[in-house]
Amino acid sequence: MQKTRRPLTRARVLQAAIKVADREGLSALSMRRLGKEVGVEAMSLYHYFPGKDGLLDGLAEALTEEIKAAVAARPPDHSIDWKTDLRSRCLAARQVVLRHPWTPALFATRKFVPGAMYLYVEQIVALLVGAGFSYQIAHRALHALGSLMFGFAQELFSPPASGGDLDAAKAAAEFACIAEDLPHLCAMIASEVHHVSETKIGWCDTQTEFEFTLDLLLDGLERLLPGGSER
Amino acid sequence: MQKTRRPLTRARVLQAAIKVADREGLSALSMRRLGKEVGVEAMSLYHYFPGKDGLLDGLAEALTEEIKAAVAARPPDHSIDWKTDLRSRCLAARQVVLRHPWTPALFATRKFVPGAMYLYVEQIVALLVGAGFSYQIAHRALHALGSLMFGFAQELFSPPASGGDLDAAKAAAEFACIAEDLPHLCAMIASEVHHVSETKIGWCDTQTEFEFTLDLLLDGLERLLPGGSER
DNA sequence: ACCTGAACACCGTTCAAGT
DNA sequence: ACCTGAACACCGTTCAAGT
Repeated sequence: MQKTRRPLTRARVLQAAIKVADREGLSALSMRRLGKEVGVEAMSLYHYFPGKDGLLDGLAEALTEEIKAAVAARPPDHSIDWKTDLRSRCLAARQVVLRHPWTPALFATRKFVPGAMYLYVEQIVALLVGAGFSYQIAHRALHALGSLMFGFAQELFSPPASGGDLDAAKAAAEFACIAEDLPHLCAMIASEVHHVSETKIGWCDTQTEFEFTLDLLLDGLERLLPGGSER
Repeated sequence: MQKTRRPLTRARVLQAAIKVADREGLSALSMRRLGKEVGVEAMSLYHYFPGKDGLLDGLAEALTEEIKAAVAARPPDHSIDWKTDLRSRCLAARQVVLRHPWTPALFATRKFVPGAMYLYVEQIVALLVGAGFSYQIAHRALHALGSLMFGFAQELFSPPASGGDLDAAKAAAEFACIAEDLPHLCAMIASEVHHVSETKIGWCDTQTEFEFTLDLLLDGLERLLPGGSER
């Protein structure tokens, strides 16, 4: 069944996994099925991934890379404004998701955001603050667009369900900053952590972000009302 | 292990399934585990559900019912405007999702929208058209809010991936109309089917809805720019 | 280092059998 | 009608063994 006899690679396994998921659905993607796809016993895959869950994490990572590549592959146009730029980024990302319809289901099962997402998001934060947005609005914009693109609910910095507190957020922030060069993202996190500790919000962290997106939508709808505020 | 010895019921099994998913995660919810929870062998569950997939469909249905109930349980206030009404509906629905964090993952794996969702959505359409919105905007508002609430991407009327054409949409429309009393939803579908056949959009149906939501968010963000259009 | 085969515990599902 | 037990094909994962 081996289509190509070049040596097995983490990346090659992930590409095969994408192929299987595209053709037969995410639920058909088993270690044994994937092993067959790359011409190897299922147990051999454990040399490249710590387990099925690790493989799925890698798959989410690969998906994110593909999205990043698709966004970077757009015809460069430095004359466009932030809005059309961000718009075309989202549309390009969506094309990738449409190619792999199981993306939302995969992302929904992952506990953590793929590492490559930080690099992807860095560009968007840079774009937003470059356009004049505050870090706080940039943060909320990220959530608003993230929920549309991938349906997450998932927090970027701090374990979502397992009671991620401020310390965890700080730790994640430091990690992100030393791991790669993410200047804008890093500055945004620092600003937000500071802001949060100041105002001491009692409620869930994501509640604020949720309401922000909700109000963005509701206000936008209101403007479309026949007697609404035209401008 | 049977906690209560009243006769087994579809509803009781579903409640037990919710409990298991809440405590141990959706991935821990197996037929055998669920059987143990209700004090029965796994095979007995096949008398109430056509299979695991059918059980998960039932689970999505039960979740939708819980959301509908939570929305209906809000303190009634007929003096409030459409916007605060819709807002509180969304917040109430979100509370249910927060109680069951596995909801997005479950919905992402379902092929069809739960039947109870139609009744839930009927109320929102009624609210929107009552406020003066056109059926078209109401339809798009549904998608915008739906993507925020549940992350779907999922089409309400027509199989999403399996090439759902206009006939399927019409069939679904008729089904929905005779099945329950959904006057507003029915009128909206009729209006949209007509509109679609008129303009003969060549691209994917959901693309329009996606871009609508995207622009709603981007326009809303633009308004938050320091030098933005205040009003 | 990379891969295998046998083994274990678990899974969804069938079917004939019980009451 | 409702539930069971044995059985089948499949799953993730271990471990000792091969090269």
